[in-house]
Amino acid sequence: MSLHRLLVVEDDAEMAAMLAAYLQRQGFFVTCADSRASALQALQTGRVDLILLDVSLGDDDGVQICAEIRAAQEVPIIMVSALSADHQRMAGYEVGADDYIAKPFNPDLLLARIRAVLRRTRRSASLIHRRRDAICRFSGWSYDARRDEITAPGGWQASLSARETALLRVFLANPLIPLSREEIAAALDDEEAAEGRAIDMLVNRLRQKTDPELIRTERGTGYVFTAEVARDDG
Amino acid sequence: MSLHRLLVVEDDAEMAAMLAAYLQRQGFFVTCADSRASALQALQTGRVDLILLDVSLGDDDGVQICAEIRAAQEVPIIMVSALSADHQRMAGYEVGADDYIAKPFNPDLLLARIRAVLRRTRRSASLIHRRRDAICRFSGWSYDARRDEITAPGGWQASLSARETALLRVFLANPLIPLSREEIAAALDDEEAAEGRAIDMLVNRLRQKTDPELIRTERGTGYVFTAEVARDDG
DNA sequence: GGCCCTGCGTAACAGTTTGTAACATCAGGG
DNA sequence: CCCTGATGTTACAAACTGTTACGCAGGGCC
Repeated sequence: MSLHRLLVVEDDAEMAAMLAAYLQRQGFFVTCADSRASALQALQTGRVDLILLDVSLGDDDGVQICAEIRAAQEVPIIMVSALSADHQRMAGYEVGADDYIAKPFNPDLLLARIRAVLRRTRRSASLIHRRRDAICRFSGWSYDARRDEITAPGGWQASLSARETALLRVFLANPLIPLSREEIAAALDDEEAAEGRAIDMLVNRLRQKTDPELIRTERGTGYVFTAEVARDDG
Repeated sequence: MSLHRLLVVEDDAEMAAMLAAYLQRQGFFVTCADSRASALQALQTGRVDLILLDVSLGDDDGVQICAEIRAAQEVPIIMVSALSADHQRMAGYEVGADDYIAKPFNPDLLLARIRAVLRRTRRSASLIHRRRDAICRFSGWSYDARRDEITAPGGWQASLSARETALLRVFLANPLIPLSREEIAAALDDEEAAEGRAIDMLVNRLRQKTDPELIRTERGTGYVFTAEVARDDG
């Protein structure tokens, strides 16, 4: 069992200290943050396997932070709230939290939930997009994120345009998963692109520069990157 | 938004009926089982996206069933219990349940949890499926789920359309079992397809691309995949 | 067998979706 | 100002898939 890193986002200092102490005793590596800003910084700085996110964070709204993090990363999140009103729980789920727990909670229950979420996500852990990933390999090809270079099986170097690169990254982050044009556009930060056939053309051009087989069409649905992706961390 | 199939495993008939009615109104396709045996049968017969599993099932033990199912399949499971004692919750988690909810529960909360679990599992679902049966062999043919390629006895490669592939997968998952058009349509996640003769045409086209003998017609009933299927987990 | 009815195979067709070439637009650099 | 490359738009061909129509096959009934 590897060491898991938890990020506790909690503005009540005493609560945070208690939690951190308890979780450290249980064998986790715990980082604390007391605001949206410090939470985001912690996420940028180091690896985090799971976030315990307090719903009420003074000025900042936990639900919103949850959505924000989810939009950018795949880190699992457990929401913690002092209010057990159901609509709050709902809000947490809608926004993409992996689980929810109400204060005051039984420490053992918290532990069980953390482990359950970690176990659930571990399976797909290799697919989780990591900031650090420098080189991705997929079916003979490799992509170096640092140099922004793609290398064909034969050693050829193809040069991708900015948008093609962005698209490739989206696919690399979601291998084997069907992506709709809307999802791709959203991932490219360009919702409009889903309107016309810009995505089609993008995919088409990426196909031509790589391997046409790499991206399969799911008629009426979207596209799938058909290769498994292996990552070399820097 | 695709239709999700739920399997409700609950021995209290009244409770089961209520749940089924409620969940059907919410747009789920609900199957019920009242014992370990019927639950396992339901899992064998048709596709199930998520199981609501009662912890106390008369003679059968829900926790044990949960473990049993988990050992064999990747179906997500939500445990339901009348006792909210924490150690029960723990038992559920240890055994591999994806979530836990205590009776009596707020229907909306149940719904939120179902959706949360489905959303969580959706992404990795296709991947897991591909993993599980990477290559199937049947009467000289072989189908590689990863590459989505079908190979004829002679070594020829036939290319199937997306829908034909989906149909083939349904048959591969149910060899030697007569399937009605409704069942096929349901398995294809497209209930409407059972209305007209779309399924007929699908079967027809799959027959033409493979071996006409592979799929036998059961007049007035449906179709049977006539070959045994061997799997190489990849 | 002859008849009829129903269900099925299949060809032809139509609507929709996607591939792709050609063109339009736009920004940046000389 | 033009050239160049990147990117979106358009137009048309090709592929996919459901619908319709027609004919055949199976089975009950006389």
